[in-house]
Amino acid sequence: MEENCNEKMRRSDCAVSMALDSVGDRWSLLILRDLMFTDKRSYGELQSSAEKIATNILATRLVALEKNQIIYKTPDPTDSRRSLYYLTEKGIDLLPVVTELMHWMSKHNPDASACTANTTAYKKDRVSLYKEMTKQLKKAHLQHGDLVK
Amino acid sequence: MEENCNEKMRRSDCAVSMALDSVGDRWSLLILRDLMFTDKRSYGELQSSAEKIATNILATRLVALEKNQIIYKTPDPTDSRRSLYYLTEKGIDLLPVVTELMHWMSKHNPDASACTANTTAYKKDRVSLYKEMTKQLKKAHLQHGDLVK
DNA sequence: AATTTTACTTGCATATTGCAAGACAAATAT
DNA sequence: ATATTTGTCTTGCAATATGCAAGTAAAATT
Repeated sequence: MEENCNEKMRRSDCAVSMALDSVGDRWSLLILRDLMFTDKRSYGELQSSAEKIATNILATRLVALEKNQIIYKTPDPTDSRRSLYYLTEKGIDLLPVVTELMHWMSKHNPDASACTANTTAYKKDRVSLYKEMTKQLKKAHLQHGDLVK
Repeated sequence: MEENCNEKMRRSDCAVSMALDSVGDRWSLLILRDLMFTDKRSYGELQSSAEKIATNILATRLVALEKNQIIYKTPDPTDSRRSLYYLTEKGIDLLPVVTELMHWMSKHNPDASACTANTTAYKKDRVSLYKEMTKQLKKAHLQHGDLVK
């Protein structure tokens, strides 16, 4: 009904601030982490992650991420109850942000579990790592033709 | 009084999740942005940024960031009412995260205003840019001897 | 036809954020 | 010396966001 109150106000024109308006909440980057580093694609799979996101929050975050064109959704061809969520190119471009967060925590807290496979490559040449992983993500996520540019 | 309820629960051991437990709120990374890219160091200066952070939120975020050893505070030697906030090495290490957020938004929304000086250097060789900026930040922030290791 | 699975929605409790005002010590002005 | 201003926060309360439990509805499975 009240369809016009959903506009989230932009706090400033600063790029960092605007980025955080899109993904600077408690959950969005965790959803993106799963789409980047696991093969979880459906609602139920995303809900099953270790952090136990509440179902209503997952729903609202997915809508917001889709609205911001960071992810898109398509019906699962093998089960029409399901939707599958994929990263757009814009979403894939957040890979360095998620990766830098991971390595920051990994460096400063030994308890943190990170993708150890990446750690070596990251330390050696992170830009090459990003390029390679981006290539892989594009294979996995951008196969839906005209849905994404 | 109730001093023991302040523990924020860790949602999981995932490095990304733990990083977001520290800086994944609506404001922390904006405060860090100011400490990284401007010479704002006092409470009042940080409050004066474009996003107009509420004074109580600024206070609680500064306490949390200090507790997590991302920033530290010292009394201003020229005005004993003032405290000055500085980045620790751990805080400086978040530079790539903030920078990647900035360039991501900058790439995907032309309205976003970014440090244009950095954009060129970033595109050319971001790792060198990080190294150089880290060096500069250490000059500006780690001059307080034994306060930080 | 009945049951189960999947993707949500709804209602309500709790936590976080936002806004305005106030407190208090130190600096400055008179 | 006294009064005013400045700077760093606190406090109270409203608005929003999150967390939890239960419920709905359609498609798949039995």
